Parts: sequence; structure tokens; C-alpha cells
Amino acid sequence: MQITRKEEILEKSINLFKNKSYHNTSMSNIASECDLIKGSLYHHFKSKEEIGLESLKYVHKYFNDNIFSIAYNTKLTTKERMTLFIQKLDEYFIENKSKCLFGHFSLELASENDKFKQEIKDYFLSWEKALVFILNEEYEEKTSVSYAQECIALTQGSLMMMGLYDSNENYLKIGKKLIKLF
Amino acid sequence: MQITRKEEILEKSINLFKNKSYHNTSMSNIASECDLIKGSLYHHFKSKEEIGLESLKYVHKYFNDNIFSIAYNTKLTTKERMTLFIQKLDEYFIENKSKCLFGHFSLELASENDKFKQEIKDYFLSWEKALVFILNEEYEEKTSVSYAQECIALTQGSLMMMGLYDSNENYLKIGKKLIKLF
Amino acid sequence: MQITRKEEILEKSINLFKNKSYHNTSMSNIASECDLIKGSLYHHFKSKEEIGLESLKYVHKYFNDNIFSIAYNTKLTTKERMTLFIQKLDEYFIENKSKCLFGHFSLELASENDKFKQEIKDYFLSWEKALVFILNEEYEEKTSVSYAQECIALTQGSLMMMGLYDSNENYLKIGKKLIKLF
Amino acid sequence: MQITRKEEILEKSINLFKNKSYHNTSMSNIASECDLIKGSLYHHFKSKEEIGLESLKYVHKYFNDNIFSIAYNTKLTTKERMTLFIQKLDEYFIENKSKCLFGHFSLELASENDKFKQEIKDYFLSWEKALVFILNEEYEEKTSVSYAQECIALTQGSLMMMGLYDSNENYLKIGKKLIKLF
DNA sequence: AATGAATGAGAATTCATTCAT
DNA sequence: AATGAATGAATTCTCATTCAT
Repeated sequence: MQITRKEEILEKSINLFKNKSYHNTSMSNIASECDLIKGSLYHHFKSKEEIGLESLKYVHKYFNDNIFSIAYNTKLTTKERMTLFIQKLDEYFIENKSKCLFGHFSLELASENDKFKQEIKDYFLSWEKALVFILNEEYEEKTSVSYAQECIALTQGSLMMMGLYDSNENYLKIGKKLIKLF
Repeated sequence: MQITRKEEILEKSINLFKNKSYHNTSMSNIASECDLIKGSLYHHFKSKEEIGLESLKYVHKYFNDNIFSIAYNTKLTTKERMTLFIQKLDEYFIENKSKCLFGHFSLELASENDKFKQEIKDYFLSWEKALVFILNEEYEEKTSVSYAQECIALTQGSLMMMGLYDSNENYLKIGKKLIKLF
Repeated sequence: MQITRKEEILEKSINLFKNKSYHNTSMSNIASECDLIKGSLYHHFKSKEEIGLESLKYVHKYFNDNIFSIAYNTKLTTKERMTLFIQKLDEYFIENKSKCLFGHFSLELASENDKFKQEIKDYFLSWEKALVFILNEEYEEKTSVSYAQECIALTQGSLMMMGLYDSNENYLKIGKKLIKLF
Repeated sequence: MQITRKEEILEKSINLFKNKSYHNTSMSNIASECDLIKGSLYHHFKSKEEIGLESLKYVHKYFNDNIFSIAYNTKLTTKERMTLFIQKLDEYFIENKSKCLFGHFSLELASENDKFKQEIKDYFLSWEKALVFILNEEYEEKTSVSYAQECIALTQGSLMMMGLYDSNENYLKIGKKLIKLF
């Protein structure tokens, strides 16, 4: 479970990006969080944009490996998969009090930077595909897609509200609604 | 319907903030959009932060006057009010292709700046109160609040997705769901 | 004893200059102290430099009329004149807790601006001449000049220390020494 | 005797501060004096204020090491120490035509900035203590303190006059008076 | 006399990035 | 891999001044 220096920088960066936004996070901020000096970051990444893009890929990979993959684990029943899926998301967003880097970058960067936009779309599509894969076993394609998209939008909107208010009550309803579909 | 210089600056700023984010919009950007030089902005606003906060107040006032107020117009039936409410929101978010300044600032600024956070919370509470006021006529308080919050979160999440994909299909379902409640 | 608007501006400016220095006092600072807006100052003075120079002349005139003139009042005895002279200076520098504009401008501006330098030299020469005029009645020219110059330097140095420490003990000794000369 | 880059910047800054005043010396002025660009200064100092404060500390240290320390050198007789002390001050203020940074900052900054005020007080107290240490061997405490304070005030006042007139005659008398005390 | 709006220059500071060591 | 020094452009903001009203 050895974490490389590069990964460490990414994790610190991701945290800063989620709390300070991308443009308000400077290379200095990142460096001092990593106990490095500014210039040293360029040994690992060639630009701030690269750190931003790698951050997205790093988080996307985490979701692929730990959450989205659950949907395709055919050793479990449909309902078990959905339950586990929801539980893992709750762990990430509630227990770790983690925000969604993709949501943040989506509003801040998507309309100005196509590379970021593409990474963000990829992530949300992975999420949607995973949900659709589970739902398909009970519903027809179009309905599944519709439910999945609503679930994702509702999650993002609820995370936004959770950042403002201290209640996660609303967020938690999303999981219950999904479970009821089975 | 005379628009003052101050309002003109706010409107240009709001547009920039929605498309470039707050931190990536410079006073220079705003000035050149207004055919002014940088320093002249400080004749009207004492800081960039003030422009940001005034922008939020300006949009909040617009929503109060033109959309949220509909909820309290007791000359209309409950269903008429809800229909009009939705229609006005659609006009704002779809026809004008306008993004939601509050959603953007929420993710970019709320966790670092309490003044912004408060303005944003105020706005979402106004929205919620308006919806609850209509829903209360058919449902009990707790249910109304729950529907209202879900509607707002879903709207914000859908707007986020609309910024990424070109489809507004999902956003439009929100209105239909609300109407069905009556 | 009507005070004109121009004089009011000068008095507020002098106060600011003494406490914030010349370069750190802006036309804005002066204006807001006078309940005016920046631009209005230019109705009375054509530049900040003019305010600075007029401030010096204004204070110099005050000293000429109220303090230095005492030296030449031959209705009083030598000792009476010296005593009154000292008393008036004490009133100005101690009771009014007033600093010396000329001392401040001397260190801040004399080496960069000849107009200021000249006004400052004029003032200190007036002071010196007044003291010499009294001392001459008891001492020969060279000695009188020497005593006068020492007295002025000591006063300025003591005022500097009074600005740093709360004690005016040292300043007060200057007067006693002068009196003892008679 | 290697001089570091930081020290070089301080020395250039001190010169500018003494001749142009603190507020009239810009970071640009300092940078161009050091053949650097503005921003590079921030690699060495975190703000202009820090340069100002470090300048004071740098000069204070010079005085401690080269002048004030003489007072405590018990290998010399009292009179020798006083003579050397005066000679070193003359070297600094006359031969090098150097002004007194502390005097300048005292009038310009002490009443608005407590950090500067403290550094300035520290310096003048070091000076006073050194003089008092010598004088104590001949006079009782109270008298020594009184002489020391008068000497410092007179020196500062005379330096002020030396900036205005070309004569240093008056300044030089201070030394002679001190020597006569032994 | 005074105002409000604007200007252009310049203030201090921070930015992402580079490079020799 | 990491550092320290430097760069040039850009940041927010303030400056003294002007001018039409």
C-alpha cells in the first residue's frame, strides 16, 4: 500500500482544490502542503494544469476500482450490488466528509477548458454506466438511464447543499430511493 | 427601466463569474467588459469581494421580484402558481441559457468565505420557502420541506450536468414531477 | 476669528502630515477628514505639493505671529521675553501635544524636494533669529547663535524622543537651561 | 566578510529609506537599485514592512557591534572609551555622511506602526544604556541618564539641521561637551 | 464651491514557470 | 529529487489629477 511521492502530491492537491477551488489554489499552496518548495513540484508535474488533470484521473480511478466496479461484480445479487454501491458512496461522501472534485471542477472549469471538461464527462458517464448496468436487470434501458441520471444529479445537488448546511438528511434519501427500486 | 452604471458593472461581472469562475475573473476582465480601466471600478465598488457579494444580492433580488414572489401571489390557484413558478425558472435557466451564480459560488467560495456562504444560504432558503409555501397548501410541513429541498438539489445537479452535456431533458423532468404533485 | 475653508483644509492636512507623514497621507485621507470628496480639494489647491507647502507657510506664520514675535516685543524685559517665548513653545508642543511639522518634513522631504527644503530652512532661521535677538542683549553674537542653534536642535531631538516615550521631562529642561542664561 | 544577497538588499534599501523616506521608496526603487525585478525581492523578504524592520535591525546590530560595544570594553579607561565612542559616531554620521535611519523612521512611522516604534525605541535605549554605562563611573545614575538622553536628543536634532544646512559645526560640539565631562 | 465619474500611472504582492546547482 | 534564486506577467488596489455638470 506504498504511496508514491507523486500520489502524495495529488492527494494534497485534491484536498486543496476541493476546499479552495482550482484557481485559488496556487503552486505555493500545494508545495507548502507537501513540505516542498514551489519549484520542486515541476519535477513531478509539468504544469499546474497537469496536476489538475491528474487529480481528476486519480479520483476517477479510485471510483472505478472501489465503487463503480461493484456494479459489475456478478457474484453479488442485483440488490446486494446496489446496496453496496450506495454504502461505498456514503462512506466516501459522508464518513470522509469528502467533497466531489468533479462537481467542483465542473462548475469552475468545464466551460473554459475542454481537457478538464472531457475528464469530468468521462467520470460522470462511468458513474451513470455503472448504475445503468445494475438497473438494467430490473428495468428497460431508457428507464434505467433516466433513474441513473436523476440519481447522479440529485447526489451532486445534495452535496452542494451539504456544503452549505450541516444536514446530510437529504443526501441520505437518495440511497433509500434507489434501494426501493428493487 | 433606467439601468445605472453600477448595475451594468454587476451584470457584466455576473456573466464573467458564471463562465470563468470568480477567481479566474480579474478586475481587468470586468473593466474591459465595461469599457472602463481597472482603477475606475473602484469608484463604484470598494473591492472585488464587494462586486462578488453585490452580484449575489443583485441576482437574489431578481429571483425574489420575478420568481419567488409568484409563490405568494394568492390571486392565483396553487397549481397556477406552481406552473408559473416552474415556467419562470425554465425561462431563466433554459431560454437564457443562464447558469446559476449561486451554485457556482457555492462550490467555489462557500468553504473559504463566510460572507459569500451566508448570501448563498439566504438565496437557497428563499427558494425553499417559496416552494414550501405553495406545497403547504396540499401537503403537511415536513413533506413540503422535503419535496422543496429535493427539487432545489435536483435543479442544481441538473444544471451542473447541463453544463457538461447538451441535453436539458433531465432538468425539464423536475418541473413535470412538481406539477404532478397537484 | 472666522476660519476659512482653505484654512480648515490646511489644519486637517497638517494634522495628518504630522501623524501619518506626507507620503502616507493621500488626497483621499485629507478629503475625508474635511468631509469633502477628493476632487473638491483641487478647487482650493492645485496639487498635493501645494497643500504641503501651504501647510508649512501656515504653521510658520502661526509661529511668527504668536511666538517668534515675542522676541521683538521691546515692551518686555529680556528675561520676560525669554520666559514668555519658552512658555508659548511649551503650550504648543506640550499642552496641545502637537508635533513639529517642520521636523517631520525636514527628515522626510528636504533631501528630495528643494521647495520644501527652503520653507523648512526659513522657519528654523526665523526661530534662530528670534532667539538670537533676545540672547544678543546679554551675549555676543557668536555665543548667541551657538546657544540658539543648540536650543533648536535639542528641541527637535527631544520632540523626537517624546514621540517614542511618554516622558517630556527632557524637553522641559531646555527651557530651564535657557532661563538660566539670564 | 562575504556579504549575502539579503544583506545587499538591506543596504541598498537603507540608503533609499534615508534619502527618499520609507513611503516614498517603492519596491521598484529597491529592486532596480539591486538589479532585480520587483517580484524577486519577495524571494528574500515577505513584504516591504519586513524590509523596513530588517533594515532597522541590521543598523542596530551594526551600532551594537561597532559603537555601543565600546562602552563596555573595560580594557580601556573611561575617557578613552568616551573618546572612541564619539569618534566612531563621527565617522558614521560625518565621514560617511550617513543619516540616521532611526531618526527618519521615528518621525515617519512610529506613530502609525507599533512594530517600527518598538525597534526604534530599542535602538535609542541601547544607545542610552551604553552612554550611561560610561558616565556612571564618574556620575550618579540620575545624572548619567540625564546627560545621555540630552546627548542623544541633541545628536538627532543636530543631524536634522545638518540635513538642511551644510554646517556640521554644531553637531561636533556635542562630542566636545561629552569629553569635558571627564 | 462641490460633486461624481473617469483616467493613467504606479503601488505592493502573487502567479506559474525556469534553471543552474 | 530537491533547492534557491530569478523571471515576467498579472494580480488587487491606490494614487494624484482632471473635467463635465
